[in-house]
Amino acid sequence: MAVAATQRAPRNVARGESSDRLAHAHQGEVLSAEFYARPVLEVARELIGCVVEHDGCSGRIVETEAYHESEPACHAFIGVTPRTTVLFQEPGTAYVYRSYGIHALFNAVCEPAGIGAAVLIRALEPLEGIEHMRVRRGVGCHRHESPHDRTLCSGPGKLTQALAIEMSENGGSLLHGPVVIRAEQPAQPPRIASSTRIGITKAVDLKWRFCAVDSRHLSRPG
DNA sequence: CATGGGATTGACT
DNA sequence: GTCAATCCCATGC
Repeated sequence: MAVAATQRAPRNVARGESSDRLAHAHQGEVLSAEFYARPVLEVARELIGCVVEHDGCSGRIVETEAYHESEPACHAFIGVTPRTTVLFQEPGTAYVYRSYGIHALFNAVCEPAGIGAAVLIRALEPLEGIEHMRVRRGVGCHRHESPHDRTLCSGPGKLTQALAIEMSENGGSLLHGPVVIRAEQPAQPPRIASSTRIGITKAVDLKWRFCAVDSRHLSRPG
């Protein structure tokens, strides 16, 4: 269980750690606007272990990345445009955008309204609705067999396909759904590591990716 | 209005 | 390891 949490130093917070894990959320509750309204690195780290639900399917978050308007890998870096306006809206808003013309990528808008920041959800451990996920992911994707559970949601484009999260969710509320994220920590808190973000060409050295290192459902080893 | 780049994935060599 | 698929939107002419 948690040990000596009271001795954690403030410098950990600057690295995205928290001295008061999930202080703003109770077990099983939908995460609040206050949870998302904090520094994006804190939120990205604390979302590890929480559960995304949509359309009868759910999965535990095992991998995230933080994006902030102050660094050029973030879409909000260029300022407010028709595309990026959602990133500056209320904390707890869903930002969904299309990547490579094919995949919908799901983010949770963070920090107070007016600051462009979001956490990209990169991988889930499937929990509920697994058969439904297999249907959505399997047809037309694998020639010989349905995807193993391990690969159902092991990437940002895979998990949106598995949970049927689409562009129409962009700008929607994660507080009221249909997509929600709950604070449902497992009995054993995950061991979390930070590393560099995947698939970007700017600000490549920031270690703003967070993984449950012991998970078997990551997009890549943490 | 034309162009180009991307927070990716799956199939194939 | 390579590569095509293919949508949205920012930018520039």
